[in-house]
Amino acid sequence: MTRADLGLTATQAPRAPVEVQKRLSRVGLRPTRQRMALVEILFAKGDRHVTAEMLYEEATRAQIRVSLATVYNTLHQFTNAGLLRQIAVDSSKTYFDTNPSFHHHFFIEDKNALIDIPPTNALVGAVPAPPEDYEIIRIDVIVRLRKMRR
Amino acid sequence: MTRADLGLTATQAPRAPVEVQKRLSRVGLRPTRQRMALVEILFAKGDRHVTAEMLYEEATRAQIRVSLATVYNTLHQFTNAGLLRQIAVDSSKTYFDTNPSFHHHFFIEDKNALIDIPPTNALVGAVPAPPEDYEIIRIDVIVRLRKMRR
DNA sequence: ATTTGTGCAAATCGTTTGCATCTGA
DNA sequence: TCAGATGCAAACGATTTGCACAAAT
Repeated sequence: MTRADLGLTATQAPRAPVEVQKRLSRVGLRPTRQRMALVEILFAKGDRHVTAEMLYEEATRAQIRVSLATVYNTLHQFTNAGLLRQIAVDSSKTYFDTNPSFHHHFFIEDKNALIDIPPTNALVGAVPAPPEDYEIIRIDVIVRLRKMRR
Repeated sequence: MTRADLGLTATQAPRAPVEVQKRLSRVGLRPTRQRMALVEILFAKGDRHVTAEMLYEEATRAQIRVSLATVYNTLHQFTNAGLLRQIAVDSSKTYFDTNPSFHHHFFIEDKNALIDIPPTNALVGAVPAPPEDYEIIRIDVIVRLRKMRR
């Protein structure tokens, strides 16, 4: 299941509610009130990097009645459906990227902020051969940053 | 504070207890019974990737009386001293690498195992310019692997 | 003697789970 | 109707913390 299957390109947000509804059904997820609302929030304003807590608070602020447990469920379902990508920056919070296509990240340590690195920057060079009988699922690159002290 | 400051090269294990003792003092850590023992375990058999729990169990098995809290403390102190490097693979356990020099990792997802990628493999190509006023602390690369289904 | 480290248990925090209730097809 | 989704609270697991006691300088 890929994002393309949903008829979405990397930076394209779903349009009318009816469209969102169809797309959710297509990946086998019922277009419930909560899921529709979360899709709107996640994909309305371009690429984002959110935690469950962030999304939950944003939904709540937007008058959407949804539980934190459902936010967690939904984030994982969307990830499995290829709509989101999970990013491991440290061992505390888990971040979800609304752009699941191949690209890497800057991580600003003192602000806990993730920034996309444009895929034009050919960061990854020669990929080493994996051990026998193993195949590469994904390559994660995180460039950790610190504010320059001058 | 670097590993070199301690008189250790990447793959060199500390030798006699007296040596270990001096090295700990040099980085401002008192050579206590627990810390000495943990140094022995960590650096005795080449490069390793351990979690706090793993190190705690190994120490316990080796008849070393140490608490889990002290293992956590020690791992962080050693990391700050440049003896270890922290690796973020997912949002559950934190791994510590006994080789803090520049290199990357394979991560076998279904076994939760980390493997060093030899630094000879020039994985990282062009590094993108960080945003204004930020400098690069470190670049983490994790190549995620799955057992090949044939 | 003073500072620093250790151990234990309790506290924290992100995340998951069990289960009763609700909702969409 | 009824499988699937949601919400709540409890459970969980890794990590941290507070504090009394012990050990190192």
